[in-house]
Amino acid sequence: MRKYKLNNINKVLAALAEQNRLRILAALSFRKMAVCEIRALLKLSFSTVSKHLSILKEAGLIDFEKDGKWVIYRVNKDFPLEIKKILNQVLSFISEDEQIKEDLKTVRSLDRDKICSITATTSKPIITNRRNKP
Amino acid sequence: MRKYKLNNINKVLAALAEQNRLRILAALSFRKMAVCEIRALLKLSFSTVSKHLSILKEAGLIDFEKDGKWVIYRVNKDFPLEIKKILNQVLSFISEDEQIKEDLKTVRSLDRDKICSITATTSKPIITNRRNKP
DNA sequence: TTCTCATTTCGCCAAATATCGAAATGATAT
DNA sequence: ATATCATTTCGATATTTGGCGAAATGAGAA
Repeated sequence: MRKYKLNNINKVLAALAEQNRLRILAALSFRKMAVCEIRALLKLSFSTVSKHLSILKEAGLIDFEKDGKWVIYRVNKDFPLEIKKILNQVLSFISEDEQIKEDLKTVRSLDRDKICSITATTSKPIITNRRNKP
Repeated sequence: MRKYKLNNINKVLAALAEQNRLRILAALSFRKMAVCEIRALLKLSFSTVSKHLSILKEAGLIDFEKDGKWVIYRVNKDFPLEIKKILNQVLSFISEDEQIKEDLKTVRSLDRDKICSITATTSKPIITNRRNKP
């Protein structure tokens, strides 16, 4: 337990240090979303989105609820105040980013039933992406 | 310039998402230090320490001044308020970590002239490290 | 100018990470 | 009980990253 605090914050910072995960957090801070919606937003494969979600969840930043056949992810409201402050600071900083603004518009217009039924029969991403470059 | 903000914060978060770099920042937030002192603190090779410092510098978190033959790194006081808030939040969070507390004691007792002259003839680390495990 | 020596850069390796497609899972609806 | 289908897990691959030692750099001292 020697490095508890350092490890703890490190997990959170590592989870935050990836653009697609920041996009997910920004979107979820606007409203809770099903995995298939997040996938439609990011245009990544289900497996990749699922991995990102598990990293965010392990860091304690998000959790989920079930709704019928969907798993709905949402920002975890119940974690240490210090972490919450960092998250809010990061979110407020990126809220002015063009990509994030565009994402929010997209999220507003996403129709869960349509999005998920169109693409549900394949695990392929809508567009094939390689890793994001800075 | 489309992703400016996102990239910007991403660089900062990536710089913060590593334990040795957090230790460096915590130490530098206590006092400015020469590279050889930081190396003595972390017990890593010069080349590794130098790499970490350049990552922190690229992210805008630290800068340096020259003092005779030494390069003295210090926390950059002159960067956006939002980033400063995040950094301070992170630093205050880890300030309770045992490793960080121990580091601060070490920093207090480090004698720049002694530390640097003892080890200056070799680029070897004091102890050989593999990557930190969480 | 030349020597010294703190620091950086380079080239390499091993470990970690982001991504994919395919297969497994598991819960709802039939 | 079975079929469906959203999600997760697995295995593979490419890229990135942290680490080292050795060589290059560059600034102060002689």
